[in-house]
Amino acid sequence: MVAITDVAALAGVSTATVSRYLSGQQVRAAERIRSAIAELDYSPSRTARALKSGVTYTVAIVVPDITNPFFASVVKGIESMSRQGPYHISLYNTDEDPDRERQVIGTVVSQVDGIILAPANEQDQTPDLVRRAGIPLVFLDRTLSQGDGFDSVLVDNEGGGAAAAQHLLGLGHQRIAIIAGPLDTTPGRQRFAGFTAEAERRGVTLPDEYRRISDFREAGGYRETLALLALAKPPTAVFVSNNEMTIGALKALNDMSVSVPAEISIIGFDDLALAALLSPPLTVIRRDAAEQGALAMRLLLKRLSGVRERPRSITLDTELVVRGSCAPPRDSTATPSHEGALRKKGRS
Amino acid sequence: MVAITDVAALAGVSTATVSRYLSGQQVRAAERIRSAIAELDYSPSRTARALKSGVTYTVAIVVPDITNPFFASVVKGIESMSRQGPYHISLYNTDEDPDRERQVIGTVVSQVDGIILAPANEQDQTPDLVRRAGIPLVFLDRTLSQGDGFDSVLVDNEGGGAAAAQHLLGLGHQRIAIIAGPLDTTPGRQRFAGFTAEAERRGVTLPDEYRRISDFREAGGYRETLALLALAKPPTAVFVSNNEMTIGALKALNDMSVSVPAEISIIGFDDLALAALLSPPLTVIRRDAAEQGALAMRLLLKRLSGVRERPRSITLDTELVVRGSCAPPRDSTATPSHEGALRKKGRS
DNA sequence: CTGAAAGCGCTTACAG
DNA sequence: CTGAAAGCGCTTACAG
Repeated sequence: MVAITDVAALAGVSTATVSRYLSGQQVRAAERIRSAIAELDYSPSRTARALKSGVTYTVAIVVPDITNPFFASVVKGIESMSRQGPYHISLYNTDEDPDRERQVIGTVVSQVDGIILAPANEQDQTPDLVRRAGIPLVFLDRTLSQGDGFDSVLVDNEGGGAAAAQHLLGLGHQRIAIIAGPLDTTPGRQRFAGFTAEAERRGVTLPDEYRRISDFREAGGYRETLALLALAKPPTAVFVSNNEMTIGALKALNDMSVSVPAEISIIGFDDLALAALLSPPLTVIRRDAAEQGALAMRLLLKRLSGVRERPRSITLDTELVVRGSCAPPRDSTATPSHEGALRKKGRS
Repeated sequence: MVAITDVAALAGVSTATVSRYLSGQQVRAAERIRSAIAELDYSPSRTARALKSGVTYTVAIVVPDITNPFFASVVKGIESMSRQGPYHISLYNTDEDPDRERQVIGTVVSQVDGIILAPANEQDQTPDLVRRAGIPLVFLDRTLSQGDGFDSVLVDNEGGGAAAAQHLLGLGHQRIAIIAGPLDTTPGRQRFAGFTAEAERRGVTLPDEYRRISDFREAGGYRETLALLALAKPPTAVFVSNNEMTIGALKALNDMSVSVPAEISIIGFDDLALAALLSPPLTVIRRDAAEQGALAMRLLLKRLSGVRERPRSITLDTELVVRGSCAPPRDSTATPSHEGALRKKGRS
């Protein structure tokens, strides 16, 4: 390994001067140093720098589930933005487990310059650890009840939930249900709130059995959909509040031979690669995951560059993508608004 | 930050003794050191260790596209296996770009203990860099022409390609096409070879216009499918050799209102979350991505623990998952084998 | 602008 | 088994 002493020797200066050159200061022997570095193919040791100055040039990304396409896209966005700076990315997958998360944050907090975190739930005590360590943290997609003092990049979950409710109510549905994520997560809570509040505003109160609180996982979506179908009065439409649960819900409907949208309408949160190819194509609330990741990284880079402004919270918009999985309820006597007519039937 | 000197002082021993205790050696003051560590909540600085002994406890994962669900699952498998050891994961996304890959490997090679790499193509010169650095590397899913001397975890691509050909030929298809990945990647080359060789063996030679070499991306699959459909004599069945291209192919068939499997049969490589919910459900060649990642990490951990055996290459099996997207050709006069009858129609 | 020197937190021969 | 000491590759006051 070639070290700074080698460069200094070749250039005929002290290591201090080489170090200064490296940090962009004016030095007399700049040209000699430059060529020495080139000749030796020298690159400074990140480790030594880290030990001396506490800067590790590493950023930790902590997500609940990397196989969820949303988080995969988020990570891609973060990774591509990270090339703007000298930072490397350490990836941690918590499997939605708060214990694992605490453990990760605990070990990572002294070994990275910053953290991007999508916490497993809102009760986590991680901010204390991070605050004590004095490094910047950006919340991604999810915050904590005590998350004040940190940047965050969220999504207008309430707006998305409300848009889903509006769409279904606009088609004439009265018996609308929600399969929500855990209410102790930001998106679980907010999508639930947005959906039910909008329904309420339009005079529809969801009965308790139409409010299914699940776990953001495929199996949960499957289970809750079966439960809804087993009701004496099943809903005529359902909003499933994340992609994994939507897959489970679709499988349940498929297994029970319930036809969509004739017997039940379904709208998901987060788009899926094949959503447009399903029969019928799946109507969803969409947002830009890669952009969300890139923005989080940008906020973090700004903090890392030393900016000391007050914490910022960015909220991205959602978008209703009307495809074919929602239609007026079969036994509807109400006149559906025009909105529901925007359907495109898919085949493959 | 609490350092080893603090622990030594509190325990009344030298830092050398604490260091020995930490590395599992017998020391007299073990109990005093243990409680000092507990009281101070001490954890050794990875950075200082790295500088002193060259061990970084970091492993680099370099993949072409983290948003490809295959690689997302691979990374999950690696991550969960990494908890077996003290290693952290640095993630790099190359976007299938050999230049970016070379750059990543170049900077990473002196800063990590080992590398898991899925190279962008087989001509890469990265092994030289890595060999010079003397750190272990495990090829994942893809190797290099000059990849000798390194461990690898691959998949029986030829077997998978052959199984696809067998399935289609067994149904009575003669006009079978392939949309392959780049022939300078391991899976691109091997799936192509396995498919065409098996067809050949059964007396079917693919004409040039049925051999479409593409790029493993959705747009490529879309484009090549359109090209196949535009032929004077389009194929009656097509094998699409990765998941992203399969999505593109399905979109093209959908857009052109070509009905599957009546007008054309399609079989993909790699399963998709919604594959079983399509109409018809998609027949695919499947393999276990998370397992592949976990195995790669296990091989790497073994090398990192100092094992010096000769390089190992593990090849995982593939599995034909028959769903509903393949059927005998419409104008077939041949008697299809029983194989093609295993169909299950899906709805949603 | 420059160099000598100290020091970041560890590990490891070396001598006892 | 143990401690004093050197050193990993840098950065940064300090003095010139």
